[in-house]
Amino acid sequence: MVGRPRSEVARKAILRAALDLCARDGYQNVTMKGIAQVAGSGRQTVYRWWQTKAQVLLEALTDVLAEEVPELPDTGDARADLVTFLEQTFTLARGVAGQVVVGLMADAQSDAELAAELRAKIINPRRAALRAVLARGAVPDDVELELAVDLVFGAMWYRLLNRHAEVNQELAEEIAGLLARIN
Amino acid sequence: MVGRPRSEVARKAILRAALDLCARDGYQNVTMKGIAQVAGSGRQTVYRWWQTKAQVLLEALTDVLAEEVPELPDTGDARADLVTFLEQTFTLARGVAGQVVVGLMADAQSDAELAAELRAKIINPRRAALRAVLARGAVPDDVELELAVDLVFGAMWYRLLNRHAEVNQELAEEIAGLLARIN
Amino acid sequence: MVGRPRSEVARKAILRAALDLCARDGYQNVTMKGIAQVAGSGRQTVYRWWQTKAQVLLEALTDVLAEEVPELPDTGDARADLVTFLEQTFTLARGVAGQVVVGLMADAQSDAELAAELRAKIINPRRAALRAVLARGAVPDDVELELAVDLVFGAMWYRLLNRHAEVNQELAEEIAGLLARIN
Amino acid sequence: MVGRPRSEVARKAILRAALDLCARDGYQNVTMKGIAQVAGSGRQTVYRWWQTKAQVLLEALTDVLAEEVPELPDTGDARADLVTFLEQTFTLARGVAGQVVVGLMADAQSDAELAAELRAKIINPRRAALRAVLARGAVPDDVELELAVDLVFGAMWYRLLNRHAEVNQELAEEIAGLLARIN
DNA sequence: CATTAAACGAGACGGTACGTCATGTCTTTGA
DNA sequence: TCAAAGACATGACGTACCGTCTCGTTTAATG
Repeated sequence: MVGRPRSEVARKAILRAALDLCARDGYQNVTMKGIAQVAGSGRQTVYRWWQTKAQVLLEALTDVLAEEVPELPDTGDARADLVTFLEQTFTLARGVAGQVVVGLMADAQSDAELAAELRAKIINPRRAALRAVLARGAVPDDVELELAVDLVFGAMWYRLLNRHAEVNQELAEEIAGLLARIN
Repeated sequence: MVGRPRSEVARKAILRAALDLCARDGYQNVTMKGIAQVAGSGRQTVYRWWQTKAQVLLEALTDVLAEEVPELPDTGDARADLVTFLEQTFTLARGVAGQVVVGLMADAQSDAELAAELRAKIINPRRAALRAVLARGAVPDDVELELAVDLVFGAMWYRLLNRHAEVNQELAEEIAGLLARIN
Repeated sequence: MVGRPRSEVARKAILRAALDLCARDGYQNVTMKGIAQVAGSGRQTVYRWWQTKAQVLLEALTDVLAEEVPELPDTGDARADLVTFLEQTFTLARGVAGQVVVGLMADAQSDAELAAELRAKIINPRRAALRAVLARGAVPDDVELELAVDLVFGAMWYRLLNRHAEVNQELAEEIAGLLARIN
Repeated sequence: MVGRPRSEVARKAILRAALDLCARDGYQNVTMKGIAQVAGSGRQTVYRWWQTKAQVLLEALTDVLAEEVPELPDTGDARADLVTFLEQTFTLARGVAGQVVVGLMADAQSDAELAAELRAKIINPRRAALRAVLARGAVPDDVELELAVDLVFGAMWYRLLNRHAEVNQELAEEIAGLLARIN
């Protein structure tokens, strides 16, 4: 026998509520209780499918990215493609997705399981994408791509976290320009 | 009457306890209650001088760095100096100081005041130091130094947070090598 | 059309489970969820036929008593008959039936409907039986029988609840002895 | 060092709230959460001093009885004293105290510790008092007093629980009358 | 027989009380 | 007047059971 099937309505409402609360109150101030309340669902329904608010937001983020992440640009101009890719990434990072992923990264510092999931579902795919773009000629062939990825996304993360500067098109162009100067 | 003066003993015990707990349980699991308990002080004594655990740990970190941060290397060999500087920085980052600063950065995402203090007391001094080292010839003169700093420290932060790779001497050398290839 | 008829198997399993759980965990710790689980039935099947665990246990108790309650003794010796009747009653009260009826009485304190059903199905029939036994000469004719019933069953209930003394043959004989001294 | 002393205000408010809620909603519907809320105290403050609502109400009841229980009557007329004593007892039993003690007795069925406390603090003192009154001549000297106490208070408890008749002066007089007929 | 409608098991749903924990404030005694 | 101790009001935590609601699966009486 099967029992009542999971309510897709409730699932969507919970993910939606989690994102809304994150946008409204900031990641740290989101609570499981608040998510359930705003979603109009019972607390147990949230806990039945996710262990922590981080799990909820990770799934919410995954869903959002699945919809919003664009195709890799491939115009033949390596440098222009890199700028396009970065600006697309930065646009996402400036929105709720950025807030969520920064919060998740913060929580992941004290939750190894979350850290692994975050890397597997969010971080590594983006790293692979950047690596692919870089490999098309944005840096010389003999440059260690992992290092280049660390430098480029590192700069983005650093600015997202520390907020000492914007993560915008200007940054994308400066990075592409500097990488192009490597001989 | 002037009252009883602030107890330096209590202050030290609290900062020490905060660092110990951070090393033992991780930043997120440190609590004000726990700090007071381990320090053998009253809860109110902690709150009298600091508002949050972040403030406590920020002061503890500041004290630690004041003791442990070495002089800027200046041997005349710009690239070697950069490697030395980075390795010194990375060594600190791999220890408790790294754990603390990552936790503080996480908390700072939802606490603007803490973010400002963190930048002023910890982040910006290190940025200035790296900038100084870079300015001695590790990169061409016309490279925007702020960008270079973002890329270098960004890579460090990215690895500290995401833990996909070590923050060690190899990284220092790879970074210095890549910067040296910019023409 | 009539649909599937009620399953007698499920009904028996549920009443059995309710009694077993009451014996194992005590009345207060019995839950509807637990009853359904132990009975191997769905929760809705329990709720379809009974509103509360009290209703379930009341029916279970009624079934048990229907099987186990013996005939009224009638040997001609009024005092001996009273002792026999009391000892039969006390034996039931010392078993699961006692535990159940005490629990039901407790619940009935905050459930008037249950209280009425409990009186109608369990309490009053036993009162009538005791009254009949007493009326055969165990007390003088001019003694108010309702009062005598209250005193005798009251003592039983008091001991069942408060557990300051056993509800056993000795009690039966002492009661009969004292009633016999009323002139 | 000693710390902040227990707040007598909070203690009184909690006991008061427990009694009020018991009177308003019935014993079974009283919750720890509700008590704290009505008392205007924190939930932890209740749990700090009492483990269960039964403990709270037991202490509340003890306090009430300490104030309201009158002296034992001793006029020289044994039967009149018994009636007076019973009517005083019944008056208490008809009020909130009766509701509380019945609820406590119900809970005590599944909580041995509570049962012991209830006997020690409430039940046994009243038994001793009734015994003293009976010993002054309300029953013949050779009647087993424990049994007489069981019959008299048993009748009261039976009526309190089962509500098939009032617990009033008429009952007091009938009981005294019947006891007087024992030869 | 095939139809059909209600009972069945399973289990998810929105609620709510549970007992615990950390928060930041307060109120004592003692130094 | 500060320090320790610890009680205070508050509110989130994760769990348990409540009573209701879907599901897909029996199971008999009816057409």
